[in-house]
Amino acid sequence: MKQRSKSSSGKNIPVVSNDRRVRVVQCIRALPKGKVSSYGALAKAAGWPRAARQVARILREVPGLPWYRVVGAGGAIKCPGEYASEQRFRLQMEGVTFRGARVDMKKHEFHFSKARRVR
DNA sequence: AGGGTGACGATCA
DNA sequence: ATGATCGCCACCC
Repeated sequence: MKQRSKSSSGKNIPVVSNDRRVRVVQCIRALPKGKVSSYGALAKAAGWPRAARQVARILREVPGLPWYRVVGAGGAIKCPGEYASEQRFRLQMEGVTFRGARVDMKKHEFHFSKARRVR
């Protein structure tokens, strides 16, 4: 369900719709096992550039998402405290390798296709 | 309306 | 590599 923007007069700014959120969620769910993406790249792929922080928020509040497959730019783990180790563990369980403290993006970064995945 | 807050990101010392 | 700063943006008082 999309939230209707207030069309009071002819011209109205498109209020922050849930469409963006939905797309972000879909992108997150599209991440294959063993692959990861960064908050920023994900936001961009979802057609919502510069929304890295919003992606993080969504990751926190929407249950059931493979949240651990989303890392910071360059493969850095950005989760606070205990979640950090859990994330690393889960990723390693999927075969994701690390280079020091960060994910080896060279091998595991997922590249979203520009084409619209209709499904 | 206004200010504080991030599971961010890029840049610079 | 590490920490400080600044730009961004939706939320929550």
